[in-house]
Amino acid sequence: MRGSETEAIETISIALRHHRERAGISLSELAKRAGVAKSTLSQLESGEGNPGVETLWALAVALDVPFSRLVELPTPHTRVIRAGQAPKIRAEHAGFAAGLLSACPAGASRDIYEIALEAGEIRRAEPHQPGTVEHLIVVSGSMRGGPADEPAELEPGDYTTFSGAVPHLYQAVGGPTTAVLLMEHS
Amino acid sequence: MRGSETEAIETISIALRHHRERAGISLSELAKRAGVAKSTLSQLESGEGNPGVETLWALAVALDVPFSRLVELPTPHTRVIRAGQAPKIRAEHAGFAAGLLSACPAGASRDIYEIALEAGEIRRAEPHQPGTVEHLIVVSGSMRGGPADEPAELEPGDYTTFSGAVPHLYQAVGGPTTAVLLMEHS
DNA sequence: ACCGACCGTTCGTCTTGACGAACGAAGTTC
DNA sequence: GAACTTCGTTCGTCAAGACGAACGGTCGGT
Repeated sequence: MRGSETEAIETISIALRHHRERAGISLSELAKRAGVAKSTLSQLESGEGNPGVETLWALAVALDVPFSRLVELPTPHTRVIRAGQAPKIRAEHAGFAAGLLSACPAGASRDIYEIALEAGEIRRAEPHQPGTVEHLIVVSGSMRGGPADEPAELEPGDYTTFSGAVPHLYQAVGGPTTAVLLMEHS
Repeated sequence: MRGSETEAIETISIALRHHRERAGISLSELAKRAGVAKSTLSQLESGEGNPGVETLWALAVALDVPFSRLVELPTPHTRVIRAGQAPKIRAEHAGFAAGLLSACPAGASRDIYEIALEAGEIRRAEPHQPGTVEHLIVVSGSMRGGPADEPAELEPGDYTTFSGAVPHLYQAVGGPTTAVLLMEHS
């Protein structure tokens, strides 16, 4: 959440509506569960006001989501960042550079894997549950990875992220390949 | 942040004091930078009140931390897994192998970075806030990484995890080095 | 048809969040 | 010494956050 103050309440209103609809309950029902006035929730979902943390906290608990999910928005689709092309997040000090590939608010569980593919090998994966996101970083060799209908071509140090909820694949191109795979479930 | 309402403001007061002290600025200076009254900040740092998101947002911006860092509290220790030595979590299919490096339940936020070090470069990092854990996977070159008093020697594909709440370092050994860094805050 | 339950929005009221001013303490400069 | 700046805390004031009540609309049951 690095936008203007107007965007703060806007983000909150979007998140509230989203999570409430996902839970399949009415505005009145959520307000009742959270112990918050209907008029207050109506206002917040309309993108008005400046709620206190206690109000937001009560709503997060009633929606069974981490607090930060109400104040920060997730970002879901296929993306590729080439080796060395990530946005620099620190002043580039001589000899040291760090680039941000991806950030994620609290709430998702995740597993880190190392994977290895022999020359020419192709591995197809079934769709995982909705909300699964994969982050792939190539360590050595060339490969294709991502959604089965449109995998990205990747070299060492390249990064891609894509929804794990669709058929996807990992394929060695040329010789053997190794990569780091981060799987996230929210 | 899954505690009671009392803990909400308590969490915020702890986080505010911590980040402000890390930034090395006074309460009056932070209040000025954030455009917030000194008395308001004094109250929040004392664990009193129910701040609006606009106030917290302004403070997060002034402290240059993500909003969620002010409302969620952050676990710790060093581990190294060599390339190819991670426990296999799937039946090893001919030509494809995947090993689990690390798993984490829901609750932590995280950032993925690519980092690059020139030959011989050493980068020292100050301790991050308590609860920060770092996961480092070497992509190319050799390096040392981890707690400053005991960094691990790492080759391509090697993995290490350590607490980011202590002084730590990343150092290229021999030639240039690249790695993937996952920083986690719970 | 009427009634009750539920919906989301609008309105008036009260409490508290956030403001600026004042305060005493500490440090620096002349 | 006095004057100034900065510190964090306390205090009085005002506006907005959050409350409950009222409203018009929709739906289902009798």
